[in-house]
Amino acid sequence: MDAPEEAATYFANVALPLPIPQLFTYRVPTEFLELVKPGIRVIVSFGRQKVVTGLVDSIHQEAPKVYTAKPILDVLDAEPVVTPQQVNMMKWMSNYYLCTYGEVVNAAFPSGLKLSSESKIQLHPHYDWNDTDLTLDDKEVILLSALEKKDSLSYRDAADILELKSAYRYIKSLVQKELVIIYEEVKERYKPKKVKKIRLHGDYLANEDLLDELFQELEKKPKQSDILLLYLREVPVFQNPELNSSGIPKSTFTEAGLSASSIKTMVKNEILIEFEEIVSRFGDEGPAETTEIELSDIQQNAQQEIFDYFTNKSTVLLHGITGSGKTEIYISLIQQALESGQQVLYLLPEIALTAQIVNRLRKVFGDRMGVYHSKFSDNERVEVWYGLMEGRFDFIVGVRSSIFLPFGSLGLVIVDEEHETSYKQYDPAPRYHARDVALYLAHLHGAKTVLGSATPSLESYTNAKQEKYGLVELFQRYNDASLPVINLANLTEEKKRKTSVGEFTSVLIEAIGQILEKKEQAIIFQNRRGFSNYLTCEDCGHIPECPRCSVSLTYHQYKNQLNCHYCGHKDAVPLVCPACGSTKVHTVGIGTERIEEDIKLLFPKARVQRMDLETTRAKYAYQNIIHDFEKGEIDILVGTQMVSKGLDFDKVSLVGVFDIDRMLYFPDFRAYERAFQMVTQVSGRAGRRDTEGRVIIQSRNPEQGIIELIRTGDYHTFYQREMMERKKYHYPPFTRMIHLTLRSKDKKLTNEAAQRLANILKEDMGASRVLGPQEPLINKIRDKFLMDIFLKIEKKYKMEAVKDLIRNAQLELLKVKELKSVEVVVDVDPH
DNA sequence: AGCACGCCGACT
DNA sequence: GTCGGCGTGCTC
Repeated sequence: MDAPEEAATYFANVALPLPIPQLFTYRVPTEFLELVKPGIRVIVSFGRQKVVTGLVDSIHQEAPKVYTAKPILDVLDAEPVVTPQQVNMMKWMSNYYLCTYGEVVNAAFPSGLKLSSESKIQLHPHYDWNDTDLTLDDKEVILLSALEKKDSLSYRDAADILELKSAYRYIKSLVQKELVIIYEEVKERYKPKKVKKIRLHGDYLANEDLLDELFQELEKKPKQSDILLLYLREVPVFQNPELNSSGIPKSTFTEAGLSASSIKTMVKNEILIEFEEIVSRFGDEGPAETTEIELSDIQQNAQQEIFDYFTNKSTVLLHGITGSGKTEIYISLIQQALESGQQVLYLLPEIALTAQIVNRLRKVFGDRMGVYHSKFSDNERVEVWYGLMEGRFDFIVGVRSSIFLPFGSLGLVIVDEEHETSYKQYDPAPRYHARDVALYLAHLHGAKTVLGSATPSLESYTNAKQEKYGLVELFQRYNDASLPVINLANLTEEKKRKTSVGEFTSVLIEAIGQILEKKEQAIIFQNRRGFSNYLTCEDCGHIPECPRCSVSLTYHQYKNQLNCHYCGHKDAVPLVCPACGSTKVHTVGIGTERIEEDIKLLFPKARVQRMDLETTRAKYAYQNIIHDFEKGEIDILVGTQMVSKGLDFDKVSLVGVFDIDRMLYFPDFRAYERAFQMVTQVSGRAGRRDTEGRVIIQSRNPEQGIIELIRTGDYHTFYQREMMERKKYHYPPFTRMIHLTLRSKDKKLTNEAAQRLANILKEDMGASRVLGPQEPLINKIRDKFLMDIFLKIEKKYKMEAVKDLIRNAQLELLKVKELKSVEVVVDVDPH
């Protein structure tokens, strides 16, 4: 028996990967005392049934006063799986982005490192169908017979079988009648990759005569002797007996057409031994091929400037136009950081992380480089995580979420395309910006950061101008490749003169015709997927809308469907107008799918390929399209912003920006900035080395000042102009913004809660800093009504104080009973 | 988040 | 009555 006054009882504060603000206290059983340390994962029971993985935060001896702590059920690690810097960063994030620590932990761990259970039901051990004299409900009978066929059912399965939203009622009844039991099934976690291997039985190694005998024996069994011969050819055990222990993969035999069953027989007869070996999923990368990286004089100078800045600044903004050779500078910087024994993180936006860049880096850095990407499986991600921890990797190339990896001694962070909006996570929490977190991460490690872009965000450029960052600018294209010529095409004018065909100006059509003749390639950029925007009825003006969101449905021709891009709702395309029955239903607006189609009609011989979310869903689809384009098997690539990032093709001599107006009239204060960045980015695809590039921008109203600025691509003028606007309207970078969204199923309650929250905040921080509440353009998503509040806070105002005010205001709102069902979503530094 | 409970309206 | 939906509270 335990004598509490003798042996002290220890408790662990554990973070659970759930959106719950506090840590939870569990008792550390004596047998785990040695093992439980901060940073170790443990298994605990949580709530009625659930079993979850938690992360130990701290150990102490204060017994909780108002409840009895549950014990830790199991310990998963011998060594911490997170570094102290990581914990620091995650806590900073939950504070900065106003979310729970659990939400950060949840986002940080690849799911292979988390495990959680699901409640399932199975038949009671003493269940006997015939023995039941209980009266059973129809639905109970259905569940029982389903369980007789299938061992177990999840709650969801059960509900689906009964065609109900919840089967809990019946499950509970069956449990009471002792016919089924509820148990917790723990979901599979990380699995090491294993390879089946074959080696020769040890007896034959010691004695060559034995082998001769064996061959004689096998004379009548040609299949088996073939196998043996193949093995001896692959592994010359008599010249070098040590080779036998590592054997060869079983697949070597099957690939050579030898039968698996014969191998099995030989294993049974103790001629061969079958065994398993754990192998890395990144086995065959090999070492670096080239180490020398040649920098031009200009690049060399830029690098020197960066170094000079690093003596007294920790961050440098590298502003270099597309094709100015930033990548070589990065590579050189990375090499030097690695040589000094430090780790390096190279962040790229999701869409830019293409095989092209990875291959290039792989050649220089070989298998010390780990890649972290959303299209990698969980198992692969776990291996990158462990690989970094164990030192197999010291260089990580990855997307947004790679800031969460367990760096221990980071020396350099590179944020490429730092202006990219895909660095900002919007849903779910934590709503973080990877560039900004990376800067904090670098600060924690005392590491240096390079932010790179051809079109820096106004925020970063301002920081550089104010000398918070060093600023290095490159305005010359590498290898003296010429800059593309940018022309505007006036669609309104052409429509009037009837020289356009549909939405294609004659300027664009002629240009496409020319490149096809010259056997060059073109990229047509349209930032809208689908076939057209929406359907409309000519007679009554009806536009099919999503039943759950306040948006019109997008028409997709390929699937012949109407889709909601917000909730995924799908509808059939109506043949007649659902409102008035008219047959004059037609499409309005134009998406990538439609452009693809139209080009095929205009140029029947052209090989056209579309690249957008839909055509690149599969793991290698993106790479395949790029590959085909590189090989010249595609003449025209039509795509969304995907086509604008990081692709270098030698034969692209034309880039068409199909509809710039769509980007400019977007109701967002960053619309111009984005349009400028996007056009500059996509223009950079035109013209490399020997080909002269041309860019055509189609607009209905090309006389606007902003379009002329975009045409000239003059960043500095653009920056000045845009900054004036931002200053005038108190937008970032002059202020910091926080976006609050309130949402609930009840429109009136949402409005009321928003009003109250805004009032509290106005009182606390002054009405001028609080905008709204206002109804957003899209005021309903997934049947929930939305209200917006924006906070604009001057830089001098303490953000900590603002965040306290928001937290308090939220608590204040929760005190009002009838408004409790209204959710408040907080987005710090929205994008 | 996800599980359990309890309340309320619809319908045989 | 009882069945199905849904909102609410709680989790060491």
